[in-house]
Order: sequence, then structure tokens, then C-alpha cells
Amino acid sequence: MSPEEHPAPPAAPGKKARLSREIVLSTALALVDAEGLDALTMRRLGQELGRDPMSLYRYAANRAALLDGVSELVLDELAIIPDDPDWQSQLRRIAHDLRLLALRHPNVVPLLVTRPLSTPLGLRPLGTLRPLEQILSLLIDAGFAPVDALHVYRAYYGYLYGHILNELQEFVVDPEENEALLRLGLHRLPPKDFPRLRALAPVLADYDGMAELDEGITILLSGLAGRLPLPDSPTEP
Amino acid sequence: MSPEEHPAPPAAPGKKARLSREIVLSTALALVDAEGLDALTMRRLGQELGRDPMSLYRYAANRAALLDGVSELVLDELAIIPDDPDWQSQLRRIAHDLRLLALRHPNVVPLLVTRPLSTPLGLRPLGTLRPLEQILSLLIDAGFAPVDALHVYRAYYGYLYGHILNELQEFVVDPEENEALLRLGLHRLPPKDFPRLRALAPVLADYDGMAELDEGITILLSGLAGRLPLPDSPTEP
DNA sequence: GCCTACAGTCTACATTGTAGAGAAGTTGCA
DNA sequence: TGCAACTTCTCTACAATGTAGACTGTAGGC
Repeated sequence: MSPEEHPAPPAAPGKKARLSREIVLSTALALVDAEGLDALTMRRLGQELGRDPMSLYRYAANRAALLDGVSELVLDELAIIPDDPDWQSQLRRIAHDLRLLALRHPNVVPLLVTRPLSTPLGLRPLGTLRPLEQILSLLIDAGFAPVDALHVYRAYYGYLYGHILNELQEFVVDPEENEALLRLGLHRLPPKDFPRLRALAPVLADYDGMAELDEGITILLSGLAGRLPLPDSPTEP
Repeated sequence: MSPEEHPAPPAAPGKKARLSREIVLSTALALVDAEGLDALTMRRLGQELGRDPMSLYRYAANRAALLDGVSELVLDELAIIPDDPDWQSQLRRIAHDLRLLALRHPNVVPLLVTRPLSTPLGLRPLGTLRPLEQILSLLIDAGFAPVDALHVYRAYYGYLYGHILNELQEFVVDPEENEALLRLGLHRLPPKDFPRLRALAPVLADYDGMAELDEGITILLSGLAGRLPLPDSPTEP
């Protein structure tokens, strides 16, 4: 109880500002970005914030809710602004945006992909549902019947998420020595069982995710456009 | 130390058979199928097998390796037999098979999707890489250049995984009262912010995953076929 | 018989999420 | 100002988890 006891309230003046959900979540996101999902423990996050771990429970009901909050925060970075009248180019732009978002927060992608699996659609964090609503709206405004809009959305988002997963899987290694490491990893495979994969090692090494995504989107969108009744498809004569 | 002490070696004769990796993994899979990923703890699995939890470490280096083993076991259920000469219908069949596999083991899907994200391609369990190799082989045999085969594979598997994630997300609720529950969940959404989604509630409720997958695959494959140089595409004149 | 290898067990510990009671700080009202 | 209600944060405690390390039993080879 001596006066020397208190850690340093005047020494670190900014530290003791009141917590808020935004502060908690963004610190959590920073931690996940920097050190991965496993590093995000209540204790560690508390320490990061200079607070007792228990104080976090005022801003997230439990750890799962905290993870949901982080996904929501990340998805909020995806701005969907309907400025382009052409729905295809809109969807294309959003796809590239989402791809970049995923590359910016690769450690969060598992959350984006798996958290919804354990939560019924209607009960998800609103931020998670917003892109769905916005894209539906975009498509309906472009002239699609609501049911068809849903079809397009599903095919589109399905491919998009799949591509992102694909791309992230190929970049767990340092891009600098990507090729060497890849070869090394693949070298472990028995040549008898994996001839094709081994032969493709150099091709696997230089992967242009953006081009690959763009091509897939083109195929899918023009395929969808040709199959559905819609007002006007600018890219098809 | 009395003779009555020993539990019951003759009473339960089958119980004390020697453990094996297969037994451990298949019990683990059964547990995950029945009660979800969280139920798969070392202690619980040990109990399920009538063994000390520590004995499991002889068959899997740690819990992560156990999870990898479970994914591998599931993927082994996917038989890729190149009987059909038409690559498109082959890929279509595989897609449906994988979809059914996912519906059979929905709790394992998060593993299939996220474990690879933390393991460099070359270091994954072999069982996980086998489908990749086989599909490459199938495409190359069908006449694709290896590089193009990789393109096709990526677009195809990307869409396929995306679709599976999509579909599983819509079926967390009991299909019996699917519609009611969905409406209930969606009812929580603020009408101002989510008009489209709410209006689509009835359509969301009856979702034909198989048809949706098939249509997407058709679009994607015929798009790919039209874009790449390949020997013969039976469905295109 | 004894020796070695291996399967399985026991004990122990650090780390995790989180319940529950309380302290400290803030705000509203007399 | 003083007091009371409320919010925010902290402390202590506990059960559950993964897993290291030493130990025990059992099977086969000499």
C-alpha cells in the first residue's frame, strides 16, 4: 500500500482511456493479423490492452462472440458502392476487393469461412449479412428477378470464396523463396503416386491469383448471363 | 489386489484389442460426426476407446495431427475412378460425390477447408493431395496441357468448395421446420437494412443444393472448355 | 529363465475460458 | 458538497484441456 506501489498511471496517460467495443475488436484484429488466431486468447488480448482479461467480457459475451466481432470488423472493410451501372463489372470489382481483403487479413479467412457454419443465417452478426443484402440489391436493381439474383449470388460467392481459399493455400510460404520451398515440400511426395503434381512444381510456384480469379469470374458471369433472362448484357452481342 | 479387483478382461473380451491408427481415427471421425469438432478432445476420445488419453499419442503426434488424420480419412471416402472418357462428366460426377461426402460429414468440412491453410502444400497428409493428383491426371489424360489442367482444376475445385460451404451454411437448421426457423431468424433483421434478404426468405428456405451445384459446374466447365485449347469437347459442336 | 522393445498408464503441470464477488471510478441528484 | 446508483474493471478461483516424463506391464527372442 506504499505510494510507490501503483504501476504508473501518470507515466502512461493514454493507456487508461475507457475501453470500447471498437478498441477491443480492432486490437483483437491486429493481434490476429500479426500472430494468428491462436494468439488471440482472452489473457493475451487483455495484456495487449493493459487490462484484466475479465474486462473483455463486457464487450463480447465470450470468445466465440469475440471471433464473430473480428470477422464483422474485417467485412466492414469491404465497401460495396453501386456506382457502376454494369452488374458484371460491379461484381468483378467486388471480387477483386474481397480478394485483396483476404490477402490483407489471411489469418481471419478461416473465421470468415467457418463461423457461419455454426450460426443460422438469420442469427449472424449483421455486418456479415450486409454484403449478401447489398449484392442482392445490386442484382435486382440491374433487372434480375429476385430468385435469379439469389442464384447468381450463390454461384458468384461460391466461386469467390473457393478461389480465395485456393489462393491462400498456395501462399503459406515466404514468396521470396517460394519456389525452392515448394520444390522441397513436393520433393517429399512419392514420385510413383504423384507424378503430375511433382512435374507441375514450377508452375505451382508462380501463381497469379488475380488473373486466375478474373478469368474464373469472367467465365462464370458470362455463363450466368447467357442462361438467365435479364434486361441487357453489355458484353454479349 | 484381491482376485475380484481386475475390471473384466474375460467379461469384455473385444475391448482390449490392440489399438491401431485406423481404429483411433475412425473412432475420432465417428465422434466428430456425432457431436462436432469440439467434442473431439484427447480425453474424450480415450474414454471412447476405453484407453488412457495418453495412449493416443502413439498414433498421432498431437491433436492437430489427429485432426489431419480425420480429414484424410474422410477424403479417402472419395473414390476417383477414371471410367468415363468424357472429362466434363467425370468432373461433374466427382463434384456430386464430394458434395454428398460433405453432407455426410458436415462437421469435418471446416477441417477440410482450413487445415490446408496452415500447412504448406508439400507437407500435407498424402491423402489430402491425392484428389488433386488424380484430377490433374484425369485432365492431362483428356488432352489438356499440364498448365491448363492446373487452371481447370483450380477453377473447378474453387467453385466446388465454395458451393459446399454455401450449401452447408444454409442447413444448420432442422430441415423439418426449416422454413419457420429461417423466417424466425430473418425476422430479427431490421427491415430497413435488409429488405431483399427478408423478401427472399421463402426462397431461401427451399434450396436445392444439388441442382445449384450442377448448374454452376455446367457453366464453369463449358466456359473453361470454350476458352482453352483441348482435343475434343463432346458437348460443344 | 532373463533382456529388450514396445503399448499403455499414471502423475503432474502450464494454459485456457469463464463464473462470481468485489473494488474503483463515474454520474445524477439532493 | 454528500450520497447513492450504476458502470467498468479487477481479483480470486476452478474446471477443462493438451501434453511432457517417468513408470508398468506384457510379448517375444536368446
